[in-house]
Amino acid sequence: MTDQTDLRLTPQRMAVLEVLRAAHDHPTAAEVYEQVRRTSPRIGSATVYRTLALLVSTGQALELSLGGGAAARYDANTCRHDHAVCEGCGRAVDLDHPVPDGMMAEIARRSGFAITGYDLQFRGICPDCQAQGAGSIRVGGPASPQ
Amino acid sequence: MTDQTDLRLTPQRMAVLEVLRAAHDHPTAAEVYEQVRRTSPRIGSATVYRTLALLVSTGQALELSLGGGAAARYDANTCRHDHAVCEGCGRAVDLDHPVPDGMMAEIARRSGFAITGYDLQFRGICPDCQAQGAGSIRVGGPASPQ
DNA sequence: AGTGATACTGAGATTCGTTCTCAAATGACG
DNA sequence: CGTCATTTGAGAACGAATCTCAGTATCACT
Ligand SMILES: [Zn+2]
Ligand SMILES: [Zn+2]
Ligand SMILES: [Zn+2]
Ligand SMILES: [Zn+2]
Repeated sequence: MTDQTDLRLTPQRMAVLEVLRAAHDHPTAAEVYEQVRRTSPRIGSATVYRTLALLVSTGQALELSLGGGAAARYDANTCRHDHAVCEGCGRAVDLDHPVPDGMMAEIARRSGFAITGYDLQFRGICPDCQAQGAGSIRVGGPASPQ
Repeated sequence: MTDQTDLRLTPQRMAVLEVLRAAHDHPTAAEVYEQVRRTSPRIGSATVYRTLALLVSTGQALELSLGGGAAARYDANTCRHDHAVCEGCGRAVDLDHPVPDGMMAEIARRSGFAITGYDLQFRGICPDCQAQGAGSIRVGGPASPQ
């Protein structure tokens, strides 16, 4: 778990961070790996997974679990924001929405929890999928669990 | 995906539903399996997984993805409700909270999505874990991913 | 440069939750 | 009963994520 000791900024880590920063579509670890490979063909998947975990633990990326058995997705946009997930194509778009203030305090009071944060995602059908698959959802069917 | 045809209420399915109804702690599929085994030792895990998926698809149970790489959890309480998940012990407690009305409409308007629902979970430390692990979280460390 | 300590990498094996496969069992109904 | 569709269970297969470990890179100090 890499203590708070050294922490080197290696070419591999830079490559991963670069790819993640460039991607605005909440890629999975596998997708990041795929992409990083194009510029660093010798990188291993373990390194990508390790680096993503490192970025998350140092607050430079967010890990999203967008429901279902879907793989975790990563987001270089570390400002608090929520997502709308399309049940047709699996895409997730960012939402910038005012969070009901006082809600967390209320939850904390009622549950006795020390609330540290929350995750909110909306489910629905994106405009694209509404347009084409008017009747039959999940035509091209990504978004499928494992 | 089991058309809308027959759909039998077999002893196995009854057993799974019974266990899920009796459990109020959002068990994972593996935990349901474990439990069902006590009364139906010959049941297979595939049947449990299939039945849980069936219950979810017929609206008799909810499937929760409480973040991280944790396994899916199931909930026989199908009334809309949210959860507070303890980052110490992994437990999830039910929350009955008034959902900010008009929020979904607003999200729908801004994103163009046809919103069908949402998932909201709060993260925090439960009263128990606050009491004992005052300083060091995740001592006994369940809640760990796969 | 040389030396040792420490951090990092990558290939492949491993883990583990979940789904798939398919032959056998079950149940509905005439 | 006989037929036919559904369901079951054992085990194989799958896939995401993690672990192992020998080899490599980088650092600190000489
Ligand atoms: Zn879509
Ligand atoms: Zn985002
Ligand atoms: Zn706890
Ligand atoms: Zn619940």
